[in-house]
Amino acid sequence: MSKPAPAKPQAVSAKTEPVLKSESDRLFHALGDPTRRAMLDRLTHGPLSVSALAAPLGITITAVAQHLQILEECDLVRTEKLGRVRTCRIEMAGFDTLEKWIAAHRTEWARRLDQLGALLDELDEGSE
Amino acid sequence: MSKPAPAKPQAVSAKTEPVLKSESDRLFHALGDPTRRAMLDRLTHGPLSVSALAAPLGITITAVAQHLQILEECDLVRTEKLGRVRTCRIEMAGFDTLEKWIAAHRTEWARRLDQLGALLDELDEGSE
DNA sequence: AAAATACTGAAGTTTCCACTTGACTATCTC
DNA sequence: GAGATAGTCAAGTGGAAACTTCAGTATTTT
Repeated sequence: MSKPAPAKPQAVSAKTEPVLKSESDRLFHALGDPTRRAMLDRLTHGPLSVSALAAPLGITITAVAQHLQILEECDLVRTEKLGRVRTCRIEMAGFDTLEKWIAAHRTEWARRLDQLGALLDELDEGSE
Repeated sequence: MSKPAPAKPQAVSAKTEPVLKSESDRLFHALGDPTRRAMLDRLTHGPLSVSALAAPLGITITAVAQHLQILEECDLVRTEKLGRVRTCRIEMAGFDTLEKWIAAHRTEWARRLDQLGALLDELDEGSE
């Protein structure tokens, strides 16, 4: 039935080439980190400077700045530097993107699963 | 879904290690990997054995089995071993959890942002 | 019974990511 | 201008995660 395709370790190095990440890759990765989610959560209470954001997190300001870059790259946060202070505020755009991704996939997957379910039901009729 | 034919289901050897991460941590982490999302996508077309799942991915069967364990732990996939074949199928439960997380946070964040906006408006009126 | 199939488990390698340190720039306060 | 404040940059560390190899265990086939 199933083709005995040998799952031999084909040493095709798929990692050596420049891997350009998709938008969903970046989004899921960004939201996968608890620290970043905590940052987002605090920002919903109002804009904060980088150091104010860092204060309760127990990590260095540099680490927070790095997190911020990631959050900015997928439009979850917007920042703006005035004088020596960078002000960070939440941005719902990235969040909307995520919701759209999920809605789209959920629909498509549900459709496929329905088709599959119908097919299986037909087969079950005679076998049980 | 359809009823599983109870012939000789073997127990899934899932390590019952202390769960340190939150459910959303695991969910976002699981979905953050492109390989795992590809696996999920293929499973929407129907159940597959581990080796069938591995075939087009260009990685070893062992790696796929490891991914499967992660997907199982957040209820995105359910597997069942009959004889020597482990059959994997998608499970919408984890997906629903994710949607709920997003909906809840979206609402709460929007509420806070509204409050913030109102507060700023008040301050504007008082300081004319 | 022997060989092939379909995993499973343990242990090693490699690669990535969060986080740090320390030096540096820009800006505000005195 | 001197010194403090807010953030930035470059490089490095440690540990987790992805993936591998290889040896072992059931199960099915011949």
